[in-house]
Amino acid sequence: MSPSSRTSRLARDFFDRDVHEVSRDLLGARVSHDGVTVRITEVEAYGGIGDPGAHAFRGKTPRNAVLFDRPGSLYVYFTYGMHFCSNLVAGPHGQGAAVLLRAGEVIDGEDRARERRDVPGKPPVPARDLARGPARLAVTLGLSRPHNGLDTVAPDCPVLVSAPNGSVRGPVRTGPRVGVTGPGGDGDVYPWRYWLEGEPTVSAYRPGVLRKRRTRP
DNA sequence: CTCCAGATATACT
DNA sequence: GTATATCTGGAGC
Repeated sequence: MSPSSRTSRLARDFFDRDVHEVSRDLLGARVSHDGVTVRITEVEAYGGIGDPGAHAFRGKTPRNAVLFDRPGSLYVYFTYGMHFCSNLVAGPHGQGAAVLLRAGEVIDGEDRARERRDVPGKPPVPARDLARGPARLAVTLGLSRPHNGLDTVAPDCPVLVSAPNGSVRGPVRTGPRVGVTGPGGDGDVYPWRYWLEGEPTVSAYRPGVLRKRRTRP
């Protein structure tokens, strides 16, 4: 491993801060699991209780309980009947705030990633798409239900969240949440999405995604 | 690039 | 019982 790519595991203090600070600082960080390492290029902040878009909006439930665990815990949930997405719990502890890992670049273990992402008989997935999107990122890293609740701060945790020592990071961009009003009410948008400018692994925002009513029988 | 159907755990009435 | 969900892959422009 070259000196420039040397990293260290992130500590509890890193995660036990305001979710927006943690979100920003996770850009450029690495997440490794089971032979694959992804460099994070896009995240979203979820403010926990009081954030209408957050799973923790209405407080603690069996499903979202991990969000109320210690900062640095990994919250993996199942959604849309077929996808897993992964979050890292942020501070303050007990508020249910977390950072959704939305996209990244595979920087190690691409072969292993392809074993999980490529479909036999179909053209290989373009490299930039391997971890572009929260559910794709989870597949690429091999994260699913059993990993929910892992404490990534623990030295023996199989999921390693690390950051380069003294490395430079590109410009950080932020975007507002579209179509969701904050707790303050009308028009109170919350800049919740963070990404690294110019990264090909960051997809264009799909605003509003007006979901059609499910097909009626 | 944009549009759209898919398939199911979870939380709420 | 019903509505919703931190989305993706494929089709069509």
